[in-house]
Amino acid sequence: MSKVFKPTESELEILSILWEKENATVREVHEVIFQTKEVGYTTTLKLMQIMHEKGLVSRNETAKTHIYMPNFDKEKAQEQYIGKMIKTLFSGSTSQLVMQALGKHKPTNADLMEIKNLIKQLESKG
Amino acid sequence: MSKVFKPTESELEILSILWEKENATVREVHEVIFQTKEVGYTTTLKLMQIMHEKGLVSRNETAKTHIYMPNFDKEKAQEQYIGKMIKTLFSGSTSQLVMQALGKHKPTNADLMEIKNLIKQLESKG
DNA sequence: ATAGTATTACGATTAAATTCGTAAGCAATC
DNA sequence: GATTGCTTACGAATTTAATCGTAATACTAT
Repeated sequence: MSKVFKPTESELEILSILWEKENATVREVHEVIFQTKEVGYTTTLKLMQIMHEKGLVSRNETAKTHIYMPNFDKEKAQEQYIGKMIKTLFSGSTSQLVMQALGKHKPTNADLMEIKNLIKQLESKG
Repeated sequence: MSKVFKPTESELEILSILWEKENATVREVHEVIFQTKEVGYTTTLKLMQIMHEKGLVSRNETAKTHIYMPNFDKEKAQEQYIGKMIKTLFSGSTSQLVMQALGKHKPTNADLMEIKNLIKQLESKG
């Protein structure tokens, strides 16, 4: 029944840092956030504590300085956000999303190659 | 300098209905929302009034029953949300987003055709 | 051990989003 | 012209998110 996963803006930002780093302390997370946003250390701390209460992250408390790690797959989040986006912004059309993405954010040639291969696979299965 | 466009969840839902219908009354919007969310009429009304104050929508007030229309392009929103998503959920990789979208939400064969054509275009320009 | 530093915990405040009740206006109908 | 029904306007309450100050605790190095 896979719990609905609905992090806030700030929570998503923190999660994306944790996904990137696999795991991290509050300080490490805060340092990344602080580069783009002048916010106090305790704010980041509090957010991560709340995320822990909510079950969004788990943490290793053996050392004084806790180590946090994400409790959900990045893939799960990706899937959910893409689904929602297709629904509310692309009238339910996946291809519209893909076209818009490719049009506005052009990938490298190698990437295009990969995408072409995936399409071939999908076609052969169709 | 194109104003930053950051509707809330509810506002985005309303906008997507307005984009779909071109324009609509509060009642019409509310009826769509009500199908999935048991919320009072005045709640929807208030939200749309606030959106009007913010300039997210405009409205024709000549008749007693106002007619609302979106004040921003759907495309603008699409671009912005895609960009943000690529950044926070796909480590900046457009092709990852595209692959995930195609993999999980398979488009029709006609859609695949369209996408292939777009890729050809991009390659020839490369 | 003492001083200095970094960490967590916790509470409180602020800010923003959401929700709804009530009143007032207008139009149609009885 | 009273009643009913739908509309907007407005204010207020509630909920949720974000921010930060302060205190307690542990660690480090003198």
